[in-house]
Amino acid sequence: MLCGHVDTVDARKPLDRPTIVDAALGLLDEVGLDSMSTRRLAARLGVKGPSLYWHVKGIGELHALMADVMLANALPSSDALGDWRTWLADGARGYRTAALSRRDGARLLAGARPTEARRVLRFPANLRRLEVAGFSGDDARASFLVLSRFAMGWALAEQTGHRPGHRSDADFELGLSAMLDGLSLRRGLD
Amino acid sequence: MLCGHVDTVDARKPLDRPTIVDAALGLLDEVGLDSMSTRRLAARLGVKGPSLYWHVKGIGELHALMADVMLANALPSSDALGDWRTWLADGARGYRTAALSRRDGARLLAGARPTEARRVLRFPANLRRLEVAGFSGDDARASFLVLSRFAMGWALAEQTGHRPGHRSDADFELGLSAMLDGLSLRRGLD
DNA sequence: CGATCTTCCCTAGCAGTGATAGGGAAACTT
DNA sequence: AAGTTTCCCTATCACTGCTAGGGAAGATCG
Repeated sequence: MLCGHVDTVDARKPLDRPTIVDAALGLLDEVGLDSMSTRRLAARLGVKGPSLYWHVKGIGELHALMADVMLANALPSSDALGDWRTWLADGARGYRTAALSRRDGARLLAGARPTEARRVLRFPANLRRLEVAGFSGDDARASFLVLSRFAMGWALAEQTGHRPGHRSDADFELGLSAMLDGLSLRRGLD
Repeated sequence: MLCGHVDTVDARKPLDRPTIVDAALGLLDEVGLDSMSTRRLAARLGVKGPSLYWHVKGIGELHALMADVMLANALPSSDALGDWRTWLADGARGYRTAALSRRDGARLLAGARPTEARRVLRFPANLRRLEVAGFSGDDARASFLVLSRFAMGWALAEQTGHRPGHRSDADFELGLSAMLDGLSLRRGLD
């Protein structure tokens, strides 16, 4: 009876995907994308490596889930207030800030294979919002691609390049407004 | 004397960096970036893995050298003919076609750390070319960044996404001309 | 109750990665 | 002839994503 207490069974709940993805994003910020391995992530969850494969198909799916979480709520909904210009601009800003919100986030977003949830073009309401503003269907679709890819390319260079980049925000906004100026010239064309 | 001939000694020249980089680009096209390992590259060069490390510091430097070769001659020189618009547009097209010229080329260009040879902004002639066209110094610098990052982001999404992408060329050109239209509005501002 | 079935984590191991240490043969230099 | 530099080798390390297969809990059912 020297050891009267029972070993407090850890009574740990089983893992689920949300907590895994959450821990993965925390680990990403700590060690960076290249050093984020399944084993390290498992260790942070108090678990042994291969257990993750019960919850997640592989590291590709994990990256996709992380990208989904990063992008969630970063993009304005198709019925947000404001004119088409600020709506598109907020979308581009959302992409950029989502990418910059985590260490190596841009590389993650660029590399993760797109989930259905992330294919903005699937939602016709988005296109229609631009069409009622005077864009042709092709121009509307292209405008989405142009802005999102500009934002991603910007964030990626910003985060990859090791230079401090003094005027990054201002330069991004300059490019963004230039882009929108150019697009607004096309309303009604084609 | 049955075998009268000497074993033709292979008399192989020692490797050098250009042939290594060349073989690496060929291997990249064959197996893709994720499957391009130092050992595979060495095997293709008739050599055993660690020998590459005598010529190249590591896989990071190798990637940087590959990126340099891909970008060489892809960008117009600062004294090319034509007005600033087509000159900037050709620069952006050069980035894109350079990235698309190899399998996973966009990911490579995006990930490889920039060499001194690749820092276009280092060449004041490039900036001056835009300044004589009416851009302020800040606008000229930002225009470079905007266009190059747009092109890289475009190529990356184009090459990463698995969708065929019907109108990719047309959409890129649309974004490019919109961008340039918007930039041309800024000439003389600031 | 007991038997089965599902859930969830484990150990062991595979094939492959980038990278280093140190050896050795050839070739050039003195 | 002796020494030095060049260039590739073997052996190995720590690590990666991932799979096979085992086993202990808990839920479910007869």
